[in-house]
Amino acid sequence: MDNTIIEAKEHFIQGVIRITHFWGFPKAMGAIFGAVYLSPEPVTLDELVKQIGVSKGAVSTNIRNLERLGIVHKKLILGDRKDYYIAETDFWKIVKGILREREKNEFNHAIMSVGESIEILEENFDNVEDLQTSAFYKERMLALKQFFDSLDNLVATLLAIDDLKSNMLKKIFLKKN
Amino acid sequence: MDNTIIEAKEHFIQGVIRITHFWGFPKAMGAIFGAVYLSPEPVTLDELVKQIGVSKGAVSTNIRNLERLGIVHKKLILGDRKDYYIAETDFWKIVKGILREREKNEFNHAIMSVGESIEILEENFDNVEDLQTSAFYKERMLALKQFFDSLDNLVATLLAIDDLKSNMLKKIFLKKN
DNA sequence: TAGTTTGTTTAGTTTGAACTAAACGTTCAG
DNA sequence: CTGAACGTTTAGTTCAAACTAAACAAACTA
Repeated sequence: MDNTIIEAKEHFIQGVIRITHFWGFPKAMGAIFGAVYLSPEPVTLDELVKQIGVSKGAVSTNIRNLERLGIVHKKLILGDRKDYYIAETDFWKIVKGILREREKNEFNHAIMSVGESIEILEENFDNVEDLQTSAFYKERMLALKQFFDSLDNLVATLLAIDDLKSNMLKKIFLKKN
Repeated sequence: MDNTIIEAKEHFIQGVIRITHFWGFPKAMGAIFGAVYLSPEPVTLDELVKQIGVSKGAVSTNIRNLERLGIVHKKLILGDRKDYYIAETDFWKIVKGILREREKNEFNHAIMSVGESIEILEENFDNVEDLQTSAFYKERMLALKQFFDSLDNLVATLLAIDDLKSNMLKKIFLKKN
């Protein structure tokens, strides 16, 4: 391959690695996505191992996570036991996928956790000596809970709008997205 | 203090720690914010050391970052050499602060990085042998750049709207936010 | 059936961020 | 000026997450 093309590719992938790392994802994950994204043809696991020089195990686990988030897609070819991967090119969809995942996991936990803290105060309301502090805590906790609920709503709305939009388009154009 | 209040506080702080950690911030940072947020009075550094049991150095560095992001505020009291801290209670403002920070740092770097990759391809356009691959790379890189630009715009708009709103409110109600 | 080719899992290692302990610099009081 | 009370910085340590190497499992081939 041309040196220019190789250089451009590597510089690009370095950039992707940096972003993904910054947002708390493993560096290898970024490298893998970069490589898949810049591949004109579907890529295999071993191809990725060769291209970016990390172990097979690392590619296996990372690409599984990428797929779970909808950032890459598996493409199976008949009569071929290899898994081929292609990149999702709709970045808003990628963002949506990540939001949905985080929503599902940590976000609800956070909301619950705050709710539980409030409950602890409420359940033992009678036994509390320091009423003023108790009231203050409850007020602050409720404020945070309210914020979480708003955020939750916001994200849910964004996801819903997007789904709705894509469903409408499907109906209108009779076309898969 | 009541056991109930202590329990509620600790449960709450555990929740905050988990969220902050999940979003890629140090755990101590979450604990510190939690403690400041649940304090009816401004808190000192040494008070935090005592309350959450991390070293003075850790509290010092973490609270500095919290302040930089606008998540807590320093409050100086006349004739007292201690620094007192209070929590920002407007969570949308907190989000705004974090967005602004990330915007400033990594986000622009990412946009630039992709731009540079495209430039590498364009500058050496004449020397490139594999025109098809070059064109494909350019297309994909441009697509990502476009997405980043949109995102950049979106964030900038959100920040601007919020500033505008708060300025308008200030003018209308002659009240500090 | 044994032997390949593939992806996954596991045990152990590496790495880097976040922490601790302690030295340090300032500022103030006496 | 000396010592105490602060917050900050630094050198070194800890720990969890991510990686490697290699064993493994599954699916096909001959």
